[in-house]
Amino acid sequence: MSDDDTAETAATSENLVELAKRRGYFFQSSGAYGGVGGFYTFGPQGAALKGNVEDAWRDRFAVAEGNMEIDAPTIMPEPVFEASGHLDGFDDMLVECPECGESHRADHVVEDETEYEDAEGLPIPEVEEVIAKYELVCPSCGAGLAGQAVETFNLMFETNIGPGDSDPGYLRPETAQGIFVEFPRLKEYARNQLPFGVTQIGRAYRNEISPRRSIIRTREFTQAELEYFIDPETDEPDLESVADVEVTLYPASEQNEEGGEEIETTIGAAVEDGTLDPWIAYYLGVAREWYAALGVDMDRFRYRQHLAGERSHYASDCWDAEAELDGNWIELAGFSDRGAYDLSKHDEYSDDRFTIFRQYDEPKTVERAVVDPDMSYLGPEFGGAAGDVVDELEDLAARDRSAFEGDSVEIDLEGETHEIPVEKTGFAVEEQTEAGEHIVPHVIEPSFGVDRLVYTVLHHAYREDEVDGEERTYLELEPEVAPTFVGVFPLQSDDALETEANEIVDDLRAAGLSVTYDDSGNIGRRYRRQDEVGTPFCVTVDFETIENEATTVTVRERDTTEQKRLPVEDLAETLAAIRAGDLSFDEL
RNA sequence: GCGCGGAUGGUCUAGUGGUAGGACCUGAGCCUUCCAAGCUCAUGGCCCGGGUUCAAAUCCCGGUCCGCGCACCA
Repeated sequence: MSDDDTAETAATSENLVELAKRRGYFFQSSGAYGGVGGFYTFGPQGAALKGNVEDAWRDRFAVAEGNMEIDAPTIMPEPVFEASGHLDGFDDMLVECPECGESHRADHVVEDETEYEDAEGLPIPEVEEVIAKYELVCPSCGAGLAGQAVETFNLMFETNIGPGDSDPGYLRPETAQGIFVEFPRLKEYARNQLPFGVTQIGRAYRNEISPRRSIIRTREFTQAELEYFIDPETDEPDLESVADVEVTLYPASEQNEEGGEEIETTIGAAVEDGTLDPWIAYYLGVAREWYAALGVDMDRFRYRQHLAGERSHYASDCWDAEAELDGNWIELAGFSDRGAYDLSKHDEYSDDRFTIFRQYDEPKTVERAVVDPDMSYLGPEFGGAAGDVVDELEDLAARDRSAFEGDSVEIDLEGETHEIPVEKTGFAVEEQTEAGEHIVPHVIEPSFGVDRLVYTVLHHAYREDEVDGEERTYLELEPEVAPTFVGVFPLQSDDALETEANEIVDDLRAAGLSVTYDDSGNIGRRYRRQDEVGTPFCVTVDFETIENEATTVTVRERDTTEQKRLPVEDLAETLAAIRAGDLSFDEL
């Protein structure tokens, strides 16, 4: 966004939140019942802005990239989250200090002070015992923690699917799992060809201990996520298209360094010198251009690499997009290399295959030890365990074919050793032709927080200036995201002016523009009203409009308050072109 | 969850142990030929629950919510 000579970027959280409440961007939910922490409602302006941001994201990350968009449920059954690792990860153990009142992660306290390495896996009573036995103390004040209750805190919202409580489900903590869990079907839609991408825009839920800073950290929020599935050995991103994009990077190495600094560079150069992984680099480049077009101030924007201890359980590398608000950096998006983690886990835990068949350039011939057991022998011999015996024989053949060299082969079954005549196993070494192999794709994940972006766009757009000696507050929103694109006013109370203005409203709406009509109070008040919600243009019908044959109206531009007279005839067309970015007000 | 500070019309705020006042906004009207002007009128409020008291929006206790710090953010 360009700096204006007169306008100040004067936003603070306080005056932005006040404006948001007063003008209908967002406000706390359920206020009539005292309010509830961490839940916000987007009002008429906010819902429109958010919708425009989502549309812009969809255009860029789904449509323009040729990716598929899906819409999965927000509730999924427990096994999904057992597989994803969230069920283990969400049970944080907290212990509170009796002296200073601070809460600490009980498992961390134990791990730091004892030889236990994975305290998170221990049952609660055992953790309490360990704390008592080792006489562990509060890391903050040193008071003894023995005897203090260890409590779990549940970061996923739990619910029951159907009547009773036999079938637990959870509200998804990220939209991503809705994509991963449907991978076997999605790969069919992609005709089993890598790479392909799947996007989803939707709600996610985390029962945060402490929601903060209005819509920055809530318990229900909207994510826009892309899961891009690649073959890590063969697929490469289109780096050329983003090589020249300038970015501010804050790599882990600089953060660890005393006096480490952010680096100004280009995507191409950062890949060249090894700072960025090519796939993450590609999306950092695309996203930086996209954020700039939406009105995020690029002087207050950077990409920061996660430190090793900061990464999620699934990520091998992660960069965050961050925006500065009130002197704090907040996370707008995360760009993770999730590797094969998610698909491998679902492959393991579910009945379906989460793999893609990669065909070799040339079919390979391999020698393979196989078994073809004689079931008429194994059946009577082992009864119901015969199936397990077969599995064991197959495993054994694959890992140690020498075991079959004698007259009989030994297998272990539930701790007991059994001898089976080799002739009954059907053991053979065969030559097989393999056309390819099943691989687990790797996942590159750009994950955007929509609510935080809406907040940032508003914050970075907030301006105060003076017009004719009067103070003015306005939002310098990009036309693409502004909730209302144009306001239409009759200059003053007058039937003829109002009739003409209403006709113009109809024309503009027919052209697909978001229009508001206002005939109350004097004209200046109406301009200011639209300025404050960020409406880019206002059209005013005056007496010149209705007195002349070639009817014209004034069109006022929000940021400069400059006005131009334009014919009514092609007003809709002209404004639609501006909205689409094909024309600018200066060119009129 | 802990600590500190808050909570008065839609918004911002004044206020006192005797049940509330302003400003802006909003609506109606007058005026008005382009930037929150002026005049008249109107709508609308003490976060919730207990306690003390003749009387609580005010004092006390508990809760909810907000802000900040700690912790948490998979």
